[in-house]
Amino acid sequence: MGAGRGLRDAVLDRTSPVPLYYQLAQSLETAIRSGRLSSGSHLDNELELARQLRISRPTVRRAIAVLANRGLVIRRHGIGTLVVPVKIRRPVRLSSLYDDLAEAGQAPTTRMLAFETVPVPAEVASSLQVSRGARVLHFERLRMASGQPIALMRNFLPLSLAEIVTEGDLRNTGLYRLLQRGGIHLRLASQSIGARSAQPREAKLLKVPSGSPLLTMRRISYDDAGRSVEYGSHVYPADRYSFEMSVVSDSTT
Amino acid sequence: MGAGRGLRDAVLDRTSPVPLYYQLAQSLETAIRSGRLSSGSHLDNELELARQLRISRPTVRRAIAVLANRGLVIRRHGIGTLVVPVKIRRPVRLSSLYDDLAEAGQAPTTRMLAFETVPVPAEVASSLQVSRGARVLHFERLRMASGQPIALMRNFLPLSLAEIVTEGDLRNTGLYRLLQRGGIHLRLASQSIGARSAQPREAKLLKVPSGSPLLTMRRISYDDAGRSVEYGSHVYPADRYSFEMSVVSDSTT
DNA sequence: GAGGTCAGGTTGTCATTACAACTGGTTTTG
DNA sequence: CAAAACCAGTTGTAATGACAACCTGACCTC
Repeated sequence: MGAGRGLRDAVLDRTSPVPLYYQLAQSLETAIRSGRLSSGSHLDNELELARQLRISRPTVRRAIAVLANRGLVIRRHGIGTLVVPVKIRRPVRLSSLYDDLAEAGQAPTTRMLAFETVPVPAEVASSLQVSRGARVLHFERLRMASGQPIALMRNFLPLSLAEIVTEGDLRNTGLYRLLQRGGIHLRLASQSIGARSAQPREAKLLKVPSGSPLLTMRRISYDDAGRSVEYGSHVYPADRYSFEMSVVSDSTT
Repeated sequence: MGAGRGLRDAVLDRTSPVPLYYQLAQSLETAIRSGRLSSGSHLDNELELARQLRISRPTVRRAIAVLANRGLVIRRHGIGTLVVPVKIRRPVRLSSLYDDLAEAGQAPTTRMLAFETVPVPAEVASSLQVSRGARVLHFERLRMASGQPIALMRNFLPLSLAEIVTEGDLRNTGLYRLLQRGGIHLRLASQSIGARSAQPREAKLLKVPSGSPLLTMRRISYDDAGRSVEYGSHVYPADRYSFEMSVVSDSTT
């Protein structure tokens, strides 16, 4: 069955600097999320899509590959491309908690607990690729949403970023947005998620009983050029926070 | 600088059923992991690689795209492709704990606590896409590694898989391997990672103090065809377990 | 010396073409 | 009637060609 009707409207703009394959991927994604392409239905086949949109099949394939990598569709050799059923769809994005909350309409606020330069702690030095004894930027923030504390975040950054990341800016926006504005393009992060009991200070700040379970995340972020940009060690009250992610097995293309 | 010397040996086998781009991706990956391609160095440029290996540039690009998606290399427009520094490299694979442990030489063992069919619990029904009131396969396992309990795993599966997943098999191998052997190809999972305190029964089984922090994971897995295959609800002692993952920002290609 | 300009090299995008491999249903065959 | 063979439809792999966009470093100008 042809499920691609709503797409002929999705005109592709050949003059736009946005690549055609990406324009198509986005219009397919909105079609899926809006329900115009219903769960489990077939996409039109690749040749048909190419014909309809007057683009080549490789371009169509590349657009579909983007969706497949995000887990929105599943390709089946000899069968076709299917829209993934129900409403999974939760990427572990390389994004900031601040933006995620703002997007969800939660009006996040930030309380600065520390902002200083310190000698780099041992376990941070190797991660940040700075020499031992060097000084780094350190700050600690308490993130609130809807009046409730939701995260206690400690970060270490190379001193070279001190111009981009200032105390005032951090009060009003997320770290990742600041970095982006400063021309730092994050590309990769490695993170570790664990749990432990709240220490007294953490418990008090997060307004949970001492000893109650916390989610912990340690993250090291790298930019375009492979430089390490940030070391973060964050804790979240377990009853107010969890990590959602979808995992796709290698589909390559 | 040309860092692709070790690759001319990496002969590509055109008669193999393994795609050329994938053969190349793998030989590049081993070259990187073995250190033959050192951190931060440039890969030979795409045209050069294509010439050396007698394949087309799109095929080279596709191979590099695989590595970029895994976060092993970073492409920079106008610059080249760089090998990612240091030793991050930890995918959240769609794999089983059993295999991961076995791979790490931990000799995992499994203790079956339950294996039965039960009426499907409400919150499982919607996830597994079975009608309410239907019966499903349910089992609970305690996974040990090096003599210590490391995970308490509760799973629900559609009854149709009862032939593939038997009690005896589960004692000796992981669920995912069983499914694969049964012709089920997992493609996608959505999971949620959180934390909470250990209940008395959990604490006893996992040999931790009651009330101590546990990592929790809830996972729903889907196969090729988009059918939901498994609902899993697992808990891990926080001091013996954590999730490692690397996150790559959309690099599309 | 500081700044702008330009050229060369690199990855990014896209079209076109061809064939291989897989799936599911239909037809043929035993 | 059942099993095998075939066929149409679909995605997978690969080559070739062309041009655009981008970055760096060298050169030139002021």
